[in-house]
Amino acid sequence: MADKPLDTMLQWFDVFNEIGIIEQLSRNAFERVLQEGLSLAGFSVLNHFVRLELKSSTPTELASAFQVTKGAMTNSLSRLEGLGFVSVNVNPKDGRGKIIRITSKGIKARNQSIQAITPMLAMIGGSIPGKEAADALPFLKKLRIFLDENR
Amino acid sequence: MADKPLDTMLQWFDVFNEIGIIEQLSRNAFERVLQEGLSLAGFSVLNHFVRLELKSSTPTELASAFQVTKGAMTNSLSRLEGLGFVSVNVNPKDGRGKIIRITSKGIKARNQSIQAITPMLAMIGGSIPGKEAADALPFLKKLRIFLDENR
DNA sequence: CACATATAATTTAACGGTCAACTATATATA
DNA sequence: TATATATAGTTGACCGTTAAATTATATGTG
Repeated sequence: MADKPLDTMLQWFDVFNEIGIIEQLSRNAFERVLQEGLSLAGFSVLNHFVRLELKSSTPTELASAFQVTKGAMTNSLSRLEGLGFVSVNVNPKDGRGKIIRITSKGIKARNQSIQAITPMLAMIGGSIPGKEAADALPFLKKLRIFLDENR
Repeated sequence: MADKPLDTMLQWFDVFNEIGIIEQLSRNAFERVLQEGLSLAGFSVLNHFVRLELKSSTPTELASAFQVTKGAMTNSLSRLEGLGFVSVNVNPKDGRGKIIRITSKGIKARNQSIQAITPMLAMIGGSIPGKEAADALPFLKKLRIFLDENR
């Protein structure tokens, strides 16, 4: 059997196409159940603090953790600060830097968001076996790492 | 062994997180190699016309094909029209509708884009076995369909 | 036929993202 | 110490997206 480079290429196209659509649809689904003012980007930051039990972080660290530019993180953090979900302080040890902390209000908002999201994930889990997700996850991680390392 | 609903939920979280990052990174990688002025959204529309050998389509049809709002498609199409890659005409049979056609310039731009993108896909294919993509694709399709049907 | 309703497309406001230019502060080095 | 370079963060221009309001045209029905 001969190689089929074209087919293989088209297949990768399909993968990115599906991923693009899933990203859009899932972002919308998440944001529909999140409380007023909290976007998926904002929730992700709050969840990051809680999951990793972070006392504090910096805009640069957060931008790197989420693979977005510092400019994007500046925006997300100002919205979160406006909502009272994080505090922003100048780093006393380094005048260039800022120190970001989640507030108790932010922790509450994160927990409430998890509650709001759970039914949706349960629905998905009821329709698609968790094993299939588990099987796909290593591939997704590999693809993400490749794209990250080769950008 | 007891069920682990929390773990399962977190796993779905991971899936959406990886997909979100892949979407960002791959969009940027694609747009870096596309010619000046042509975005991934624009290329996708051109590619859609060529792949399906469409003589014509409408903004609503295209919006539905790409799962975006008509407003989003209005924007994409005006940029493509500005670049001379599609033509836009009022439907003579229905004064509300428009008829979109790809131009010969648009076809050239699409083919050139494919050429530009190929090395990137080849690189990915050189690093991640095509079989893994093939194995993940049904899962991605299933997830996309679920989200589409339940929005 | 007139009016209500449905459909096609556009527009506007808001958000998230990139990239590039910019400001401010640290740090390294000649 | 003075200057060059590196780093942290912000800003502005632009693109793509959604949601909702708006305009224009078709269509169904009493």
